Amino acid sequence: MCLNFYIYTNTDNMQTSTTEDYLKAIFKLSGIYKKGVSTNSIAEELSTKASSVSDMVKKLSEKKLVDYVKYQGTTLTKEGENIALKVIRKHRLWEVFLVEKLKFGWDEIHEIAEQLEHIKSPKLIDKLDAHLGFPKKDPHGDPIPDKNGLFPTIKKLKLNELKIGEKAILTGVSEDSKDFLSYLDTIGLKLGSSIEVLDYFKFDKSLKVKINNRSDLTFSDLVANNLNISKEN
Amino acid sequence: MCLNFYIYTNTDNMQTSTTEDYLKAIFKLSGIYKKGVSTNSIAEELSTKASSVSDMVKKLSEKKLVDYVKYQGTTLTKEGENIALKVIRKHRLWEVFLVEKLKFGWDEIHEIAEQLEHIKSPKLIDKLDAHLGFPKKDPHGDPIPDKNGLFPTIKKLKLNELKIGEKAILTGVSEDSKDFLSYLDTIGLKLGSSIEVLDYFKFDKSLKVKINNRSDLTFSDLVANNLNISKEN
DNA sequence: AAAAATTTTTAGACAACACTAAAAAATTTG
DNA sequence: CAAATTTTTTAGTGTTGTCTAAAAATTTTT
Ligand SMILES: [Mn+2]
Ligand SMILES: [Mn+2]
Ligand SMILES: [Mn+2]
Ligand SMILES: [Mn+2]
Repeated sequence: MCLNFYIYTNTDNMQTSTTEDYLKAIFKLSGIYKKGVSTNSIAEELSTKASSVSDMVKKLSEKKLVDYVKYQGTTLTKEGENIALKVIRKHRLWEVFLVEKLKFGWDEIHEIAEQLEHIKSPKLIDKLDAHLGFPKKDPHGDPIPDKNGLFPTIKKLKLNELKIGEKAILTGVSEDSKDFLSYLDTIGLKLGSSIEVLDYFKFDKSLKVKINNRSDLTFSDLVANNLNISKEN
Repeated sequence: MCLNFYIYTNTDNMQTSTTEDYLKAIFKLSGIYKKGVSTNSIAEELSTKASSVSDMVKKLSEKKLVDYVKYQGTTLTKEGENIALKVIRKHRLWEVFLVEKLKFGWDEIHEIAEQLEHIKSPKLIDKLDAHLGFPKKDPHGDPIPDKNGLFPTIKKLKLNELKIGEKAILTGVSEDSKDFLSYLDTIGLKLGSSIEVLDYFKFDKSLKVKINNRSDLTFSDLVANNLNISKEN
C-alpha cells in the first residue's frame, strides 16, 4: 500500500509544450555557463520575464526535472535532460524534413520546428527518422541525438578563432534566426563552403575573408562568432 | 482615426488549438443537424462538459466566429467556417503524409493528425500538399479542401442503404477510431474493396455480406452505417 | 565595508479553459 | 396543460502560465 503510493507518485509526467521549451532552454544554456543557469538568461532565451521563470523553475523542481536552489540558478536532472534531448531530437529531425523533403530554406524552418517538436506520438519520430534515412546532422550543422539521447560531442571551433592565412570549411551555425541565415544565403555561404582568413582588424575584431576562393568580404566579430568551422589541412 | 479603429478591430484573430477544435467540431456537426448545433452534441464530440461548451461558444460568438443565441444552438459564421475548413484541410493532408510517406496504418493516424492540424505556418501546408502530389482524398476517403476551402460535396451512400443482391465499392469510412479501422483491417476490408449484400436480417438490421468475392461475414447495422460506398453498375 | 546597482523572488492580477453543483429554460409525457 | 425529464446556462473553483510592481538577496563599486 505504502509501496503502491511510492510507485505511482509522479507517474503523470507528461510535459506541456511550455515545460518542454523551458527544459530545452536550460539544456542549451547549461552548455555555455557550466554552473547553474541564471533565471535572467532563461528569461531572455524564452523571451519571457524573470518572474515567470522563477515561478516555473519552482514547479519543474517539484516535478524533479531540475535542481533549483533560490538565488543559485537551475540545472537539469537526468530526467529533465532526457526530456530536453528528446525534444531536441524531434526539433532537428523535423528541420531535416522541412529542408530535404519540403524544400524550405534553412532560414525558414526554425519557427515551424519549434512547433513540430511538441507533437506527441511514440512511433512518429522513429518513422520520420527512418523516412529521412537516419540523418546525423540538421540543416544548421547541429548533431541529431539518437533514440537514447546520445550524440557525438563535437568541439566547436569558431571562425573568429582562426589566424590570418588559415583556411576552413563551414560546418555549422550557432544562430538560427532568419536575419542571420538569409544574410549567409545572399553572400553564398553554406555548409561545406570554404573560408580563408585574409586579414584581421584589431579595432573592431572584424575579419576580411575569401569565401569559396571567389569573393572577398568583411565579417564582423559577431558574425564570425556564429560560424562554426573545421580547419582545412 | 475612427476608420483606423474599425479596421484594426478584431485583427488579432489567431486561434488556439482549442478554439480550432471547437470550430471543427461545430462544422462536422452542422453537416448532420441542419439547424443550430446543440451544446450537448459539441460537448460529446469534444469529450468535454456542456458547461465548458456554453462558456466557449459565448467567447467564439464575441469573436464573430459563430452565431449563438442562448438555448438555440450554435452555427458557424462564414469566418468560422473558413477557419474550420483550413484545419480540416491540414488534418487530412497530414493524414495522407502519415500513411503514404511514413507508412502508418490508417487506424493509427487520427490522434497524430489531431495535433499536426494546429501547426501554424503560412507556407507549410501548401508545400506539404505539393510534396504529396495534391491528393484529393485522405486515407479514410474524405475529400481534402483546396486552398480556398472548396471540395466536391459527394453524396454519401451508406452500406446499410443497399438492398439484397446489390454490389458496391468501399469509398470511405465515417468513423476514424482505431477500434473500428483495425477491425476492418483484420477482415481485409479497405478502400476499393467490393462488398455484396447477401442477406438482411430485420431483427437487428444486420447484414450478411461477401467481401472481395471471397469471405462471407455479418455486419451489424452500426458497422454498415459507417461504411461509405458507391454502387457498382 | 557601506552604498549602489543588479538579479531574483514574492505578491497580486489576469486570461484561457476546464470542472462540479445548482438554477433556469425548454421539451416531453401523461 | 401541468408534471417530469432533459438540456442549457450560471456561479463558483482550479490549473497553467503570464505579467507588473515591489521587496529581498546578491554582487559590484567606491
Ligand atoms: Mn517549441
Ligand atoms: Mn537547427
Ligand atoms: Mn486537434
Ligand atoms: Mn481522415
